[in-house]
Amino acid sequence: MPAIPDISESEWSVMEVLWDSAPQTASEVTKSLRPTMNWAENTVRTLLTRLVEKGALKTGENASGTRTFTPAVKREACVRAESQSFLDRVFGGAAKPLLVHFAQNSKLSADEIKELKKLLDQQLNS
Amino acid sequence: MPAIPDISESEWSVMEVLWDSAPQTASEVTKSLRPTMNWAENTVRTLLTRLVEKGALKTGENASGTRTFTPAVKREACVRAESQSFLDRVFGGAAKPLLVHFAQNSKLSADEIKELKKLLDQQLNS
DNA sequence: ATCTGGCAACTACAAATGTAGTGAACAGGG
DNA sequence: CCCTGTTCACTACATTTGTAGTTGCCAGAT
Repeated sequence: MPAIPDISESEWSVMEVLWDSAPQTASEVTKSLRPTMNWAENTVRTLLTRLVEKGALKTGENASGTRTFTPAVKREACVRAESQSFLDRVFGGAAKPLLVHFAQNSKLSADEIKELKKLLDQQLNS
Repeated sequence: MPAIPDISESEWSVMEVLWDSAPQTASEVTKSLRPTMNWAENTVRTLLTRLVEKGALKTGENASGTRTFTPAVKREACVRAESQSFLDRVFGGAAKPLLVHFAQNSKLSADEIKELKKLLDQQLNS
């Protein structure tokens, strides 16, 4: 596995689009982002280029010869990396306080709570 | 309340020291950090100054007239802000997937799991 | 009165980030 | 065949962050 590159906040939005559907050309990505981030196409292109340099994306070509972008790292792996760094930074690496924090500060539905409890039970018996 | 300022990773270490015990002078903070981060005193001073500019710290004076630093924002509030931004960025604002992620990827002790379950139960009846 | 060590205030400077603009090149419409 | 819009590859530039160095000043030790 390639080491997970550091992905900045803006870059993360770009990755999301591509994790959602790939490959896409620069202008497709721009269009996908348009509703949320109102970025100039060149801004998106810059982010794409940087992500390629970082090894987070690889490029290809579509039928009409236009360059396309595809994630080179799995979303799950990036989430794990980001999560770990967040856990360390803000909660000193202790997962329980983090879980307590989010369990308390989020309005979870009864169903979600049940699912989480079930998940915790599985952890117990393993 | 002052809006919570953006606190970078290095700055966060400094804040931790002061949340832990305040007020402290610049050299005291440096000493407290010495074991973990091996920063030059000037580095710490720069971070302190930036944190004051950002409104995260306020200054005072100790008995001998040396400048001291004290948090101007509560740790809890900063944790909340950071957590929210992390939640939005990495989990698209959805708390459940985040909780699932950390519940699965952390090695929690049986006790911790029980505590969490209890906490979730309380959420259910409220 | 002088030297010295600590503290404060500035200044430095490269890398990363956010956010584009410019110019060249190519391809399809007229 | 030429203009025009799309794509690409560079360049731009202010901020933020990480990590100090430099200099001036003051108070206490000699």
